[in-house]
Amino acid sequence: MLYSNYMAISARSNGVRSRQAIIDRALDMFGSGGLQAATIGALSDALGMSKSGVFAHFGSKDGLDLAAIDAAAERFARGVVAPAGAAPPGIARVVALCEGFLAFVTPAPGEPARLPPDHPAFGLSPSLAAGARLVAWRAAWRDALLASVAEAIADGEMAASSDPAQAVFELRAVLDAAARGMRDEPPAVIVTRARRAIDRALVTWAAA
Amino acid sequence: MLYSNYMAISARSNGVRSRQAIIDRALDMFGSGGLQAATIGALSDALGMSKSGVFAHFGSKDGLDLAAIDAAAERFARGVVAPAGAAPPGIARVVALCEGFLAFVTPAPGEPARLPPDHPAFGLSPSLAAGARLVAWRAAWRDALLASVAEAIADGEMAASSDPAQAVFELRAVLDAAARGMRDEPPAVIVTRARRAIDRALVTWAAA
DNA sequence: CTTCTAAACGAACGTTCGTTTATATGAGAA
DNA sequence: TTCTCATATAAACGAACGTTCGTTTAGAAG
Repeated sequence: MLYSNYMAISARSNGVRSRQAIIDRALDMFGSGGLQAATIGALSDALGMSKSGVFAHFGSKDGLDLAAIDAAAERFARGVVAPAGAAPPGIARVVALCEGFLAFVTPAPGEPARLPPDHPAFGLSPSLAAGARLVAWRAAWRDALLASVAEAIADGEMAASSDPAQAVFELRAVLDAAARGMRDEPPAVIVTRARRAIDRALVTWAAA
Repeated sequence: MLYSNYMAISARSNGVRSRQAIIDRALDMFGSGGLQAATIGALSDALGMSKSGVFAHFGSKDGLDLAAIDAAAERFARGVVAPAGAAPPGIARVVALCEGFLAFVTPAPGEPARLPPDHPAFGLSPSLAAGARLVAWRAAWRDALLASVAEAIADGEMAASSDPAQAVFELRAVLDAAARGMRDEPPAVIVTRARRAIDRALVTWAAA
């Protein structure tokens, strides 16, 4: 009851709501400090609740990390991969995935940055379980890109001589560099650079 | 992770030798677990000496981190940047820098991987001092690439319309992706992909 | 042999982490 | 009302961290 006037979580609020609030806050902390920064004590302080209260929702720090990573992956799937599925197969869908990625990692004014699969905050996760989730997430993202490139080749929009794996390697290189560069340079500059790099690559691979 | 093939520190060995052995081992641990993994206790265990013995060489954990980062930066400068200076200015030097980088991050059989400036192990450093060193290291590396590209443009080997900053962005994107990809795929595959990406980029930028 | 000194040791310190236990509170069902 | 379960709390725990301190060791210098 100590902080009752300022509590983000009311004393007897809905449990699932508290859980979501904790996960959201944890993801914010991941962004600036990595997995290890989102400490249970720091989270409880930020949310105005007790350590054990936060802890009880997940049973372990590993559980919290997994829940947060899963939440990030679901946001990414919902905000990037799924919308791109509405674009017509071919280069348009490849571009939609890339543009979705760039929009996703561009921090909205006032809001903290959202985390893509290869964000350095996930650098080398101390937990085996968390590491496995990250590997799965990255694989899903790579496969989504790979499928879109394969479609573009099958449709004849990209040269049949193109190596899909090579294309995905280069696209991911640019996108990850963009996500990383957001810290050092204005997002608009980074997005422009990434777009130019992707355009140049796509032109090179375009069917004759 | 086995570190047993390293020499233990004998009770009365030379002091500077011990210091170097500690730094080497710390860099190995950085590679698989980040800065936080190279704990003083873990280092002392791995080296068969006491925590305080390790500690005394650096005065603080921060001092150890700084010494290790500086050692990594110096290896990088000696193994990548300096040799490229022997290549003739122009595209040859750009290529030399990229090839040097790829060789540097390719793990030699039996030996642990060496760390480039943007290695995820340096993800988000907890210490302010260590973070500053990393920023400086990354800036030095970017500037070396930038200077080589500017030379290539000045020499007329790259199109005058090329944007050096854009070129450096793309080169670093590929090189960092290669360094990161070494964990998941055979180094030979990654190096081939990186070379193809760089070649394609250089051809695009070549003067007409 | 004695003296000095760098190097490493070993035992503690305070802090913070994740975790456990036992307890209180409130909302809804009976 | 009373019972019950989900929710949150306070207090403590062991382990690991970086750090400090006094002591011991082994070679160098005299």
